[in-house]
Amino acid sequence: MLNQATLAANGFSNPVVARAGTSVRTPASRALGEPRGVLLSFAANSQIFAQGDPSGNVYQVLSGLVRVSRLLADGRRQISGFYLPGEMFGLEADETHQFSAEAVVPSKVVSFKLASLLSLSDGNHELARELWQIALRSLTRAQSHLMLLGRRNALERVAAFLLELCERQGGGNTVELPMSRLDIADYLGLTLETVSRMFGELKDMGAIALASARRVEVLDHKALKELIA
Amino acid sequence: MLNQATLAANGFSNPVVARAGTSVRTPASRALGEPRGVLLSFAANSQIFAQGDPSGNVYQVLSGLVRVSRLLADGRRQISGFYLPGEMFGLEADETHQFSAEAVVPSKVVSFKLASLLSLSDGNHELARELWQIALRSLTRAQSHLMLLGRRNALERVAAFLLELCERQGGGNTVELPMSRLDIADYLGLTLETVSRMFGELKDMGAIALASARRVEVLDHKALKELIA
DNA sequence: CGATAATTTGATTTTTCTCAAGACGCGTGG
DNA sequence: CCACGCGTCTTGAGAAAAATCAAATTATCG
Repeated sequence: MLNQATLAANGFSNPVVARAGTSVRTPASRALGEPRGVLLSFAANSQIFAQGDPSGNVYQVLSGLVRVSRLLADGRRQISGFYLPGEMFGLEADETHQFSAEAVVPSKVVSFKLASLLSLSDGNHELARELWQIALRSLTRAQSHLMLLGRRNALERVAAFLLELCERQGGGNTVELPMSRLDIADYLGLTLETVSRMFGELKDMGAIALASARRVEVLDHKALKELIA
Repeated sequence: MLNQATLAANGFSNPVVARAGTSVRTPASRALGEPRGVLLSFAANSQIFAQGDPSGNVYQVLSGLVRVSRLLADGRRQISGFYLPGEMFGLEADETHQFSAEAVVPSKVVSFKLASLLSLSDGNHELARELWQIALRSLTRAQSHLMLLGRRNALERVAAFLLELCERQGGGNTVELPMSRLDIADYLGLTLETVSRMFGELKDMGAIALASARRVEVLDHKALKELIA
């Protein structure tokens, strides 16, 4: 559960009441920036919320990278999403979280109480519209993830993953991978070995080059796109 | 595209302006029943909307069964969901549908213009809350589907599918399968042969019996649940 | 610089798909 | 009412994809 005690136990700075949105320029933050949020800092691999924690907050990443995942009884893990600066996560229907969220690398996050946002949105069309967009974006993302897992082979999954990340990082030719091969594997429903082999295959095809294991140069954007056509 | 012409071409009765919700008793319909919706009837396998159609409506199933799916370029199909009477579908973020919807069996559906519902919800807290719930339920559903596809083997997927359907049909021991093995396969990211084999395996385990190919008796609910624990 | 974790690569096994054939069920027309 | 035809489902055998097990290599962090 996310509270002062767990934060202190993990050696984090205490949460600070802050106006969110001043340092972020996403469409979401413009509307959400008005209400007060709580600024939180997390070390790499530390927990933001756990399965079973009471839900009711939505979060915006300020810096770093967040992964949202669910653990099965036997230890298998499914990552439902990675969240980059500016992106929102944590919205769930249930009263308790069905997923957990962790910082992949040291990260800063603003937390908003959903109930407050919803009641504020009564007299604030812009905020209401923004909340609706957050929900719809979450839905869209879950659904494109579905399309990836259902009927795609390993090479297509990795290609789609790279393209998606490339897009979300601004569309340049260099893609940073702050997450491990295991994280990628658990997002794509593959093993880390298979992910590694598919990176190798894309390299052999001339579609990408690996500047390092965590930095990909997209050499042939079109080839990647054709894989997921 | 859904319009009078296509409806006529398919030999359906013309849409009729109707008050929805009078014949349906789901929580959703109570709030949504107030605005006017359009009642539509569809023959088995006929299209409700297509990929690329303008989106902007949300639908509630009155009778029958609807499947929402997406076709890949090479013909592979991913079904993103099945919708039973009382359930809502069709909510998408984009201006055009990324998915298509078809009636699996002869079905009746009420269509609501989302923009109308959203503007009505300005002065109607109950409707606003209900729309929010619809979005959250769609999200929840996409996410539990994700959990199924990412890290589950074939037997677990089929078991989870049966349990989910059982639940949604009221929780009795008899589960009706209005959809084909191919439909189930395309929902679970498997082939129809594998689905058939997994039904056989569940039968051999004594977890289910097949009254017919389209009617399953759940003999050992607990065994199924343990598979997806 | 050394220890440890992450990644790559290889060999083998398991799972699922593919291709093929047969059985079953259901509706239609004789 | 029954026989036929067609679509659906089941079952089998072999092929392909990905997982698993194992080892070597490369990065990373004190």
